[in-house]
Amino acid sequence: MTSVQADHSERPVRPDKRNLMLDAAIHVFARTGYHAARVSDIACEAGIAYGLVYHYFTNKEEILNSIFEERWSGFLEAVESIADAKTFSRDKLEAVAALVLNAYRLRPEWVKVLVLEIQRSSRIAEPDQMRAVGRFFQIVARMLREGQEQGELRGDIDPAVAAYLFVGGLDLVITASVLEELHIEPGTEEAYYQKVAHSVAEIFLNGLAAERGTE
Amino acid sequence: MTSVQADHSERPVRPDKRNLMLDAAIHVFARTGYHAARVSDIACEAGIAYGLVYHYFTNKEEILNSIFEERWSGFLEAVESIADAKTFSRDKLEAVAALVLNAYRLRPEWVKVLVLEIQRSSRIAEPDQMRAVGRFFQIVARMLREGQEQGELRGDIDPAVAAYLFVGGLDLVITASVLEELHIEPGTEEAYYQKVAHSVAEIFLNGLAAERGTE
Amino acid sequence: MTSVQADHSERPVRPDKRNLMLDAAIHVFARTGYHAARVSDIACEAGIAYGLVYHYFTNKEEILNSIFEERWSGFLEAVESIADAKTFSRDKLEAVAALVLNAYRLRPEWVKVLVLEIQRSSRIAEPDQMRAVGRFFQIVARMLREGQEQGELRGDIDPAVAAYLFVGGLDLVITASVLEELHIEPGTEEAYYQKVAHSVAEIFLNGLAAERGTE
Amino acid sequence: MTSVQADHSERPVRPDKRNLMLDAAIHVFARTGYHAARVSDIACEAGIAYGLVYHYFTNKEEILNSIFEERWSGFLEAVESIADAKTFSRDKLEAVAALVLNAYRLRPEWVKVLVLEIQRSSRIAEPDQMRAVGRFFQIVARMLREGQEQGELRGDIDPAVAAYLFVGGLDLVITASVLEELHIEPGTEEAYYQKVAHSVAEIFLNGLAAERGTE
DNA sequence: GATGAATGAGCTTTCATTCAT
DNA sequence: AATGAATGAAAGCTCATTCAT
Repeated sequence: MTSVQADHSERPVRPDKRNLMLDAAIHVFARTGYHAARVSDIACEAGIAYGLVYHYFTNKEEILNSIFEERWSGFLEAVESIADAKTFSRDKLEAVAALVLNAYRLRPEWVKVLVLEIQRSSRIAEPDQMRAVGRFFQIVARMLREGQEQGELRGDIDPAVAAYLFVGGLDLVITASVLEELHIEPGTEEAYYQKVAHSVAEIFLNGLAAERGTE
Repeated sequence: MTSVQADHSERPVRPDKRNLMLDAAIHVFARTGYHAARVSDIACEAGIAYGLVYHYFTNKEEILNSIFEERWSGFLEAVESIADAKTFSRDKLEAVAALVLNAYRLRPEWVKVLVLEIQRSSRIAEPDQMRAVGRFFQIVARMLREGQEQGELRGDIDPAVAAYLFVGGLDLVITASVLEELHIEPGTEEAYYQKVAHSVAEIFLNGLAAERGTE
Repeated sequence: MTSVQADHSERPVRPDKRNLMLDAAIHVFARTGYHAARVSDIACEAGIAYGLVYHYFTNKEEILNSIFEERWSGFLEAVESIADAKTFSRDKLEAVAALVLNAYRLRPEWVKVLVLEIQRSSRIAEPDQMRAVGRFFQIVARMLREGQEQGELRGDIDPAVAAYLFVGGLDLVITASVLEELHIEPGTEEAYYQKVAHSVAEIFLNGLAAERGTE
Repeated sequence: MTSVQADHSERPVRPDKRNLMLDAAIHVFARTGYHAARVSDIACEAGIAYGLVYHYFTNKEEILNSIFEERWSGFLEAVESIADAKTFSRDKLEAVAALVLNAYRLRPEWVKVLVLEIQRSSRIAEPDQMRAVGRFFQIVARMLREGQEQGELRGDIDPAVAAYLFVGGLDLVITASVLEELHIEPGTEEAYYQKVAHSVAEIFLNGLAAERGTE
């Protein structure tokens, strides 16, 4: 999902300082939130002097933007490749749901920041990361529109609204996980999220209604 | 949507400074976000002296808590009365969706704060307002579970997950509105949100799949 | 030592509000110190609205000044009557020491404020209460000078210096009591202070040297 | 009088900002008192940005504590070496009196703060500086007790009480100087204080009584 | 007299950012 | 590149004092 540049120094492989700081920032933002996070916290987490932060980023805000841009991009590519695949819409929906939920399972910090700081940061500096987040919506919306065009999905629903519903629904399921509102048996996360991904796709495809044939 | 103190209307019953400040805080929080909002901004917006804020609230955080507690409760009651009604689950779902979307249409500032500051504040001071927000989930989850028990909704989906999906989906639709990602023709908001509410209920009930009978 | 004007209202004898507040202020200043004491604390202790304070005093500082002037005066008169008595200097010294120590025993709060706020307040608003405190020194100094003139006390010591030594010594003995550095058996305070008064007079009269005759 | 960091003298060893601030704080506290002193005053006096204060001290109170701890210790050592000397008690008493009075003459600001803020601060954060101030008493008390044991001082006086008297007496003589109640001819301070030190020792040793042999 | 809501200057403290080394 | 001392704007909060009732 992301590229960690191996650097070429003499001692043990060491991701370059910039990425070190980005990862540190993710941890800190995830722990305390963007606003409460101090630049010195990030530097401390990264094990560097905090003055050095300003060699790599012009200010604190740019750190957040960089997280969105650089960490989000790998994820977006994965979503796009799902959307472009030659499979049924239902499989695509389930795959995207699974991708999102697994991303959380594997990199909870990243997703915490992405999820919990999205709206907030969208006010801080919309253009940059909203472009990134917005692209996720757009991909999903396009995926749904294509499903409609191919006759797999009903055409009487605005794909934009459906996309927001889908993404928002996933978002809140993850938020609930982040906030530990959903009580998941430790060790069973993978199976749990797979089942949830299936449920999500199922709901979005076939709905909650009990008997669809006769309704 | 909500109870609101029967105020400002009949007589110039002093709209009681506390509520004045709460409303001012809602505006300011909606405009700049909780963290970026200065106490002086709130005082200024309310047209009162800065120090007076601290006669009514012990600190800035308590203002946010009070907003959640006092403005959220009327909404919750409305949701509960929908959940308790003797109608079909699909009507309830549509009614809740319409309630939420209309709340936004009528009191966008309130909902902005509720929506945009929920996760953030959930980290600031969980117990109080998460209790309020959490109750919304619980009502919806209960509503869905009862739908399952009555055979109206399929029983193979975890109602908690479905509730998060539903609430989260609505949340993001509103967020999109708030952030003006959905471009709504001015003057047509009411009709638009009604249609969206219908779409939401439709998706959650019958899904996006094109031909359900033959699937 | 002080005048409590009985007022003429219909209900139970009630010291007039002014004295009520002065006493309340003494308690609060003794407990928290002048600077840390809030006007509202004093009002609260007196059981009145804090706005009322400003009907009786122009500001917080005047409260302190009034305490010094009004509570200190009775004490000064007592000191003066000792100084003017037709007894030996040594008896006068012991009597003053006993007066001071007993004042503390009987009205520790008053003395706490007088003692602990003297220097501090002397910087706040010298003229008023330094006049009062200064008068104490002056009386003692005069008393010592008269002792010298009558040949009871040695003439080679500056009476002003001796007066400061005497008053300062008493001051610190009381301070030590206030701060509970001297551990006095409860119930024995009266006897203890009497003994201390005697010691003080003894030291000032005859000194600490073991054998004076042969020195 | 005191150790003081061997500073400012030989080379321009950077007088280390911390001590710069401590000295500035002493001046400001001496001028306006601890409570009235603003952190910005201290920073201004030290010629630094006030934010820097918080790099070296966690808050204003810690500055005062540090003054007591770091500036007081040299003085205490000097007192202790006097107490431990193999001389007569009367010489020790006079030496301590001279030390205290000279300390004031040479470093009036230090002593002003020590003297004028002692009681006040003892309520702010007792443990730390009271330990320091208390040690002064204890040394004097021990000195007097040893004098009693060696038969140089009379044994019928509680050494603790005598120590308080002695220290308190000196304290007030200095306070009087600080407050300029004793009018000392400029240029004659050294002689003056030497004479006062002698008087103090004389009073404490032999008392004020005129004819001791026949009394 | 009596109340306490209202005012706002002023304080301590924080922390993003700069800069000399 | 790297450090962390230095800066100072800005914020939250306190509380003496005023004032309408």
